[in-house]
Amino acid sequence: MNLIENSPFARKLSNFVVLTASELSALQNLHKRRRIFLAGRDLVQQGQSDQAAYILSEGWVCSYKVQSDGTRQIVDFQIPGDFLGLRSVLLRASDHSFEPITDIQAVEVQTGDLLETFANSPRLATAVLWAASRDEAMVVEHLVNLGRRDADRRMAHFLLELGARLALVGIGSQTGYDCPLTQYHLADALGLSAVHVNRVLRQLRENGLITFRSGKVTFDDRNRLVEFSGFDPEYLDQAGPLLK
Amino acid sequence: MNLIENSPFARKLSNFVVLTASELSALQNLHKRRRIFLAGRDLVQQGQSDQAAYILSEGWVCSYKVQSDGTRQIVDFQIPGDFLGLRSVLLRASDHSFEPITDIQAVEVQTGDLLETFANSPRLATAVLWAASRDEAMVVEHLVNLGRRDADRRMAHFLLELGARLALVGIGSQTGYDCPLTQYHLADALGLSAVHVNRVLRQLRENGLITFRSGKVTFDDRNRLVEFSGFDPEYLDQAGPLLK
DNA sequence: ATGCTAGACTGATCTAAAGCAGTCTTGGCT
DNA sequence: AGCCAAGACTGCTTTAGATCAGTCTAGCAT
Repeated sequence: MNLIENSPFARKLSNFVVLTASELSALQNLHKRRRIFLAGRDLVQQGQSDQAAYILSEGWVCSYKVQSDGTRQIVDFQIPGDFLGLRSVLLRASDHSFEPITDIQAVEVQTGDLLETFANSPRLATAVLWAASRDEAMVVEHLVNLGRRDADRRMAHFLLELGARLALVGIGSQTGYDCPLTQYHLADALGLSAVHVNRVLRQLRENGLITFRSGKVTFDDRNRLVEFSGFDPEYLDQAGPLLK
Repeated sequence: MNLIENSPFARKLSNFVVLTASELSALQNLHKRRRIFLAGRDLVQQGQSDQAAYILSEGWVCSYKVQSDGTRQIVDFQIPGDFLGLRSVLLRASDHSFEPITDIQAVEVQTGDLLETFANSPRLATAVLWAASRDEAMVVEHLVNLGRRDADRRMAHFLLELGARLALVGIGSQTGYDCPLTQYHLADALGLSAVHVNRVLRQLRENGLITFRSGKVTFDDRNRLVEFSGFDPEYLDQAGPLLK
């Protein structure tokens, strides 16, 4: 059996709200249309409108914008438990594209169902808003990362953040995690060239800070890494559920 | 007399919703506590909690994050009509600081009053959400700016965006606008050194694209500037109010 | 078994932007 | 009138990271 309270989405919301039985069943109700998408085939194209939203239940996705000159900037990665296109459903045509990095499994959510769930369970609505606000805080942190950190620190900070996010939904451990990203993904997210990403990873590895090899990220010296990158998880952490 | 419908805030919301008389008076009701802040004295410090939110009615503000090494990254500028700290009021302790760039005039909004207004006028709530989502789209665009554009294009793009934003609240014109930012502000926002900002501005000026001098930004050749920077206002524009 | 491809990896060269160490200009202060 | 401080501006040197032009390796498809 596949209990809803073990889903990454419920796990994530539990960081903000202690979910009651009826809230869990409201969540269950949203999980009607399971869908599968293949790695590399974009879910949503930049500029498209009338989108559905998705809750990612398995696999990794990235959201990105392409420029006219062909370069792309990855804005964020989505991991299990994350919403895809929440804003574009509620408010406006999507202004970026989503690419599944692995094959993924996602639940399609109709705007109407979502609004109904929110109306019946304001606590759930609050929790989702909280999660959305955390995502926004993350984008801001990426901005700082791009604007004010050199390549090594940028990479270190990014990999630490990813670890912290995965931990929130119960994936990975203190010592590391599995990570399907290629060096090209890292380059597009961190504003570097793929070549330089490779060199940066080597340096971090040689300095005994962190190892990223064949799909596994290992923190070789977590404390020194945190210190080095100036990683402050304050913007991610919730000391515990705020709504009991 | 000082009609509420001429306030930058109302003007901005009008881009999303045609405001009825009762909505205007609801807005009027929010404008109880006018406050003044002096340039350079931070409104809200990073990490502080229990904040009020403000609607900026006059002057410019920037929101920024400081890192442990002292460098700062300006995340966004707020101009008249913008909300300050909406998220921090609704959801969490503020994760960045606000610095008035000029002396400013702002209206303090209590969380309770805001929620009440939203409850009584869902269309206003929608309009505010829309505005918030536009702000988020802007942060994303800044991310692309930092990650994937060189200094010249970055500057050009930024100054064009600012012009478009000011136009939305009825400040400035097609040919340019008044701008109180120093080259240090530009540097902190664009992830450059102040020295380099100076050189970039000179180049843009010498190439006949844009002139920023003694507090005035002038588009010398707007078309070429748009072309050069790859500025696509799609993420800012609303073709007209969506809710009639 | 032999290509073919995606991704990891490397050394050499080039360039955008930083950093340093100033000067020049303007406006406010006493 | 003279001083001071902010901010604008400049030339010179250094450096982080891009770009070019590859090689190497581990799957896969035929």
